[in-house]
Amino acid sequence: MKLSTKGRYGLRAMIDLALYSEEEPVSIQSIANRQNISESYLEQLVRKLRTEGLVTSVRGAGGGYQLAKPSSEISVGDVLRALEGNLDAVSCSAGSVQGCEGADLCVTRYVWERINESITQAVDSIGIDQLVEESRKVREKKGQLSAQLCE
Amino acid sequence: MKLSTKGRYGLRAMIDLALYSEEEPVSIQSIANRQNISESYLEQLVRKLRTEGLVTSVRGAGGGYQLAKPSSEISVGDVLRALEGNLDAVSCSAGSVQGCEGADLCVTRYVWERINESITQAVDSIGIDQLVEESRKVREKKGQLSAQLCE
DNA sequence: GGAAATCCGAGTGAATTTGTCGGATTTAAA
DNA sequence: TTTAAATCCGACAAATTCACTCGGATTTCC
Repeated sequence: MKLSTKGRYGLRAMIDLALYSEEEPVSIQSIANRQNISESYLEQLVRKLRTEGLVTSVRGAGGGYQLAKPSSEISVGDVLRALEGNLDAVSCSAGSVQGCEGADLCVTRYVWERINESITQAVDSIGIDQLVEESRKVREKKGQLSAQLCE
Repeated sequence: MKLSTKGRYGLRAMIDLALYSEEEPVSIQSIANRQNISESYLEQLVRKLRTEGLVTSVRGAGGGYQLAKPSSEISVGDVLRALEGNLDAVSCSAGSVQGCEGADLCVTRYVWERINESITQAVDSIGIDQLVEESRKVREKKGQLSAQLCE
């Protein structure tokens, strides 16, 4: 029932991009340094974010990544789903009866649906822009160059 | 980000107990048969439920398990936490700074806290008694001996 | 005494996670 | 035109977790 490092690192990378890629693309290396994440692993994740349409890339020297959309149009849910797949804690609530006989007789299903809904609601209601804003506030208060992004 | 079979099977077992253990203890075998779960695996899980104080056991022939409290006093969250451990999707939100430097500078933490809260709220607001009730309704409507508990 | 049950811990195969690595390709700049 | 910086891509590998299984000890009813 844990969110893996994929989602956690990925979200940090997205916030980092929102903060630094406005003018010009940001390289994996610089994200990895700022966020203290393994370069080669992070590259994998950002690649995925690209194929999922959340970031765009510029190849070659001086290249890197940028957000594909304004940060207000990207939710935490978008990022987590891109990297973790379906966020459903239990996925028998899907329409089709796959493997779940007597689905309409199933009682626990009610529980999973409620859990899934509440997770969805939580992650989809937070935009990357909100986190960037939060990060700026913290930065001011602490008078530091950048807010720490941990876990 | 999935709930494992531990939590899923465990919840089914608890509902089963609520339905059948009122008069006398119910054996692992009979739960396993009704719920179509491996006997030896289920035994492990129920053992855990016992050490966590959710069920009581009666040893020896004719023995088995019973709920330790009225089903209205046991929440889905109690059961899942007993078997899965902490349900937090990300557990850096714990008070102590364990491994999470600059915790007060951490922005993503805000996200994890909201996710965790909404999961907690969801699972703690559903009691086993509600599921039993639901199960009885289904049973009536379908005119069957027992409601299917799947996933 | 024997059968039915809980107890207990160790082991195991498969899947998933969390990376690493080597190299191909693209591009800007020297 | 060479070189260096970067994205691309897929394969591999160690470590961990999952989902069980198993053998046996103990307890209790008949």
